[in-house]
Amino acid sequence: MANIKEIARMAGVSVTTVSRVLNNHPYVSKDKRAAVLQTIEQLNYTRNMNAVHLITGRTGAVAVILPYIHAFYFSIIMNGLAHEALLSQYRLILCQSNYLEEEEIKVLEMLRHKEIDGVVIVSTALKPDIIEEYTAYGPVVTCQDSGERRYSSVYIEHYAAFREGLEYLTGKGYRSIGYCEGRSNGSSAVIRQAAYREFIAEHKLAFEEEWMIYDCTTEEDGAAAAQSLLKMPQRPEAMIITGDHVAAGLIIEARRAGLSIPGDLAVMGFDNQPIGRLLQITTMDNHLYEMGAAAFRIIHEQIHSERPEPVYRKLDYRIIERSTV
Amino acid sequence: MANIKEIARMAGVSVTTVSRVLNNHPYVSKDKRAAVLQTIEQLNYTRNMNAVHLITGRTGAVAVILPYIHAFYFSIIMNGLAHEALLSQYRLILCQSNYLEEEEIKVLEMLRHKEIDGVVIVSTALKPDIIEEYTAYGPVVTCQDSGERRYSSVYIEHYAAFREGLEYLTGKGYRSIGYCEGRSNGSSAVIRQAAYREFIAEHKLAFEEEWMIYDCTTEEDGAAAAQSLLKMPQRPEAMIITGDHVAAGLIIEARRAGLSIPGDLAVMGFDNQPIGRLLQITTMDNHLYEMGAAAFRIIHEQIHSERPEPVYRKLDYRIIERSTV
DNA sequence: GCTTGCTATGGAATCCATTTCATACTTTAC
DNA sequence: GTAAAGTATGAAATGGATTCCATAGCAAGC
Repeated sequence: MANIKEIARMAGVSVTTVSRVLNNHPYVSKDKRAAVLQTIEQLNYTRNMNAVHLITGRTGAVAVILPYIHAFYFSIIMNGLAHEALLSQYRLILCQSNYLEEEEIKVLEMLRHKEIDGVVIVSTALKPDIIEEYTAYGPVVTCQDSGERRYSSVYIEHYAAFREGLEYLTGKGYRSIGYCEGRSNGSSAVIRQAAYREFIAEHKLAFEEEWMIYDCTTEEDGAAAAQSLLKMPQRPEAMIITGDHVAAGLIIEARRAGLSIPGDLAVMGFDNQPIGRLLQITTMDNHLYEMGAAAFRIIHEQIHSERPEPVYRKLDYRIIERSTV
Repeated sequence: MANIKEIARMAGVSVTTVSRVLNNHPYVSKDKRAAVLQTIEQLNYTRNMNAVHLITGRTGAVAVILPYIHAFYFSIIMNGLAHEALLSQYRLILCQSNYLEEEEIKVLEMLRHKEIDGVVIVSTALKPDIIEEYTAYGPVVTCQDSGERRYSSVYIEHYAAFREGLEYLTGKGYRSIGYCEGRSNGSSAVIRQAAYREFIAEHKLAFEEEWMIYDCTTEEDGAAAAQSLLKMPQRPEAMIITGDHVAAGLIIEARRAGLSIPGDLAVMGFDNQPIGRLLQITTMDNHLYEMGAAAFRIIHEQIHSERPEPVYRKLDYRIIERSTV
């Protein structure tokens, strides 16, 4: 395959001039530019981008760390990221970590190896201290609230959002509220648990330990949760559920068992997913697309800034009132 | 940042020896290896992978072209791809094209620029001839049946699979069958339409043009389709629907309107999605995860083979009988 | 004792583009 | 008329690795 040297030789100019043509530098005469372009055409030449990356120290790529893509929550954030990346002519390298620290570190190492210009961490199993070490090699943005670290974050205030959900439910008169959560030890799950317990205590609401149901990540987990509820001697009047698809599973199963929603059981979901719209689930919209988009915009800005300062961007959220509460 | 030359100087060896240590070449004495490793540790050295990519002509990355990731169909294929990529220590570059030819070409150009080692095209708007041009620069695998082209493919026989679905329905006694499809001009959609029309004609089944409903890609499109069905003077006894989430929308809406499924309307879905399992939708499992996994395995093999021959891998499919037919 | 063959090591070429620096010719400005 | 600014061009240094080739010591084989 032809290289820049050969083009230069054939077009009768210097390598520098060819490079100038390739990069649209103004100081090239019309004739020479034309000669170079013709030779390029003739030899079907293109740059070897690896050489460009080597000498410029930039790759035009950003890696994204998330556990798995086949989950609405992550795929929507990814969608926001991808859309902005497209606009900025950046490439995204997708790394499904499955929460394996080893894999996540491997991605951060890519930053050190100069294979990528930045890293967006959508969700991680890594400790903030480890992530911080890598900020020496390039910008990092997380989609989790990590406090004021040496890397940026775009996050939802899970504590406040969850409280607002609970307040909405109590405002509607419900005095006993259950809770379905995903991974029990996830960083946002821990925050929500605290919000839940504190709110219950403050408002002296009814509470049973079994009303907190963990590891609900699929529609079927929601259906299983409904089954558990049906077997309980004391059932809560309302459920708050992180993820509309889980809420959907619970609602469908509960209805199948003859419960009326919200009459016998009120349900509030999270994430404003399409399935939630279909089932008219009252939900907390936490602007996931915007989260991804904002994360990319921040990392893009930081890549192009001389001395990037970490940014901490808080996203807003809002309740979408439909008919399951 | 330190480079290999500096390491060599500090460790008192040649650059070649450092490279040998880095690449685990056997012909390095114990002492020198130790000295090199210690210097590397001391200077916190890592290779600049761009230099490695330049000289080796490999990048260890494969690009994936798909229209959007926030759709079950694509996210599951991506999951299969990602899982295999992880096993092979390969990186995936995700390109959401939104079916913009311009963006898709850009990705193929990356192959020409040597930025990636291969391309997996999950779904595309490009003509096969254009894709074929790029096979000169590296291996390409599609997840569509493109016939015997100069690039590989992993595909489902949509014609046969769809026919089998129709046969299943007629086997159950249904004599009038409607049809919900996604993008009407999608490559697999076109094949299914043919299968549908031909099957109807062959078996002399009842048919109304309005029983073919297009552009059903979301749950809500399914719900809208249910509304259309309800308004029809002549309603089919069964519906065959490409995508369980669309089928779910249709079922939920139809039940809401008082129809009994399958009594008043039988529904057969596609893709074996979680929501389908929850609603007990009879569906056609077309092994999407396996499709992604196989696509990666093929491209990986071709990257490492001297003279890769295109491979055409046909996947099987099977009906999962549940309770909506 | 001499030929092979293996281990160990380094020099130099190679991959391919960008960019700095040096040079020289034109304009423009005062 | 001369200094300053702008245009046009190329040589050479640079980024940072891998790998071919040459050399040499040493053990085994006959």
